[in-house]
Amino acid sequence: MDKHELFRQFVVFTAAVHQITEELTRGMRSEAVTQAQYKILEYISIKQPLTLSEISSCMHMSLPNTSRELRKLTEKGLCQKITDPEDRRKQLFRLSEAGEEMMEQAFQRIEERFAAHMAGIGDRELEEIGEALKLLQDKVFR
Amino acid sequence: MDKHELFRQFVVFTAAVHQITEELTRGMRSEAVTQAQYKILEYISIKQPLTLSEISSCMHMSLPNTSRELRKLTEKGLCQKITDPEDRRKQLFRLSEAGEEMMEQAFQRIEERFAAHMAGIGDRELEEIGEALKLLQDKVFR
DNA sequence: CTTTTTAATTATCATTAGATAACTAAAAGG
DNA sequence: CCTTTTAGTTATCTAATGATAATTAAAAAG
Repeated sequence: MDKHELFRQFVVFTAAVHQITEELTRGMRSEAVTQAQYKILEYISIKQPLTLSEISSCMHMSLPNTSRELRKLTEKGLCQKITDPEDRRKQLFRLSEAGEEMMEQAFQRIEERFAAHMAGIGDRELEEIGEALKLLQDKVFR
Repeated sequence: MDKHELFRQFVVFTAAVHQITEELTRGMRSEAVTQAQYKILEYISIKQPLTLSEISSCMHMSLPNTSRELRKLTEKGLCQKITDPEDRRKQLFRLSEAGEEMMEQAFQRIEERFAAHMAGIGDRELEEIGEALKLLQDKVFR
């Protein structure tokens, strides 16, 4: 197993990961939000609150465009904007209650699909899968 | 390790995979093609030739839009269209020589980044990584 | 205190991508 | 043959995304 061979395997693997996550998440996004907006919600939901600059830089989206999308999400009642009391230039964003609820529901439905996808996998195998995920996370996808 | 716990781990893992592949491929796409067009080229390059319908269905893109993008790629000299002699309704697409060259270069530069990312990983670990990729590919990302 | 820098907003424009209707041509079915 | 189905094309419209310039307000630096 040289690095070149591993790269080939890596390419096939990542393609498969994209494919499966695409299948698991297809159509999950409510019609109320666009793809880009959903990605932002997903990102915020993991680590809240975040400043506009942080969201912009992590999502690789320009500050003006990020501001626009967050404004739309706030108008839709899915996000809340709070001015940082420490530095009043900074605007912190977090999910609103409606936003939390929406993301939780989406997540739950994705988990159901995941469970269906993993049906018939035994305990021993689940253990092995967990180990493999951990290994790759540590050594490759870090 | 129950299924719920595994799902949480799965979510974190797939997010990391997306992040890393995004970093490895960022800016690789020539300015001559859009994101969607690059995805099509990437897909064709793996399995050629493909009919328009096949590309459309695999990329989850409507037939008219797929036709438009393939026309643009053909106009740019990156693809070739061949009418299937068995069934003259079908249009087969493959990369042109210029297309092959472009994708090969992109791939090579991605591999360089990958090598840099994996620098300092020993042979024993490479072996383990290969095993883990294989396991996950078989049991999860299939 | 004035100047500079940082964080975000607003406005505007161009490009990309998605959706739909109408159409053409070849193949398949009867 | 004639009709229906399949495969793809063309045209058109809308919405989403990306890029840039100009502006505002607060904080930091001098």
